[in-house]
Amino acid sequence: MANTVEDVVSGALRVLDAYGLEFSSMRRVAAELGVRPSALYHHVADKQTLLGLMAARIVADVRVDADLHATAHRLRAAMESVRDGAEVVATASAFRLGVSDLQAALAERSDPDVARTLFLYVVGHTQASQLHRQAAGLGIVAADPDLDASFDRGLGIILR
Amino acid sequence: MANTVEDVVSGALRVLDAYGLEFSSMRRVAAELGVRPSALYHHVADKQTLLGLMAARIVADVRVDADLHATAHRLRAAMESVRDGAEVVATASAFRLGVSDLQAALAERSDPDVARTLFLYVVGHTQASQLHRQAAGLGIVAADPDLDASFDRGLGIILR
DNA sequence: TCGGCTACCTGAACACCGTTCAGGTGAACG
DNA sequence: CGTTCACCTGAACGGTGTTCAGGTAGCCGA
Repeated sequence: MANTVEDVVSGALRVLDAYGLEFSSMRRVAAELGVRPSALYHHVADKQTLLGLMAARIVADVRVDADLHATAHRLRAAMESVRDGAEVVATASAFRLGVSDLQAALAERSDPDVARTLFLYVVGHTQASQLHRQAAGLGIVAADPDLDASFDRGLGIILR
Repeated sequence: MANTVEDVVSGALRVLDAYGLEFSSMRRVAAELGVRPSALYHHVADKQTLLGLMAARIVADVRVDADLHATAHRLRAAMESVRDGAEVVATASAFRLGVSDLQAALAERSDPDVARTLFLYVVGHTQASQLHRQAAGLGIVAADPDLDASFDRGLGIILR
């Protein structure tokens, strides 16, 4: 009992890791916390807000510095560390939730156009990678051993 | 009566334009066609498949040629011509549905890494633009008059 | 002309979903 | 000791995607 917003976000991230985004429902998050679904709405306005908080937590420890190449790799690693992490960040950033600090920090360290292009690329590529690996795990499609290298090459194209 | 798969896709695209992706349900598509929801499953395996077919239709007439800059603009225009079009294409392409032909054509005309980077960028930027405009229309955020120009600048960064 | 096949559809149900709201309960605090 | 407030319950509302047995109309071969 006596959960806080942070507990709710933690629980939601555990559910995400266990079930994937598609099957992450408010009801499951509530069950994970040992609480009725309606209790969640004491901490969070709606599911979208919760997703924003989850995205913020996922990228919270990503250090942004002048080395954009390394920064991009750190962002990717952070999203890869959680199941469907990139999809959560993509959805949330589309709604301008959770990741605006990171985007602002990127825009400060470089040309804003480069920052925007880079961010879209890193999130998009990571999302595609995660989905591809998931599909490969189910035997729907052949595994692609080139994903990591191709990420780096795309980075080179943008940061030349 | 006597609908075909093409009719279903057309109806779904009409619903999409009228209600947006968030409120495009199978039940609404069925209503649009004057049919019970279960009838849709005679034409389409599930909602995800339908989304893939919608994405395919959205990008069907995009000509891919050696001029990657112009091709990117055509792809963007095609997605912009339907409400939430980029989001539909992004979702479908994540599931490897509907747009693989276009991606293959792109990879043929250029370095595959450039093709992949370019595709991720065009879809990602267009999706962000559409969502931003939608949010601006609701007064949630200020309109950004620089969207079109910023798209072009990002293109320049990738295609240099 | 008849029988059967098939494409398309209905009606009803199942098991979920996000969200709201009135009300309860316990601990902290003046 | 009384009150406030954070946290929670229980029940409901109006949706959702999907399945399945069964029906009906038209084409096609015999």
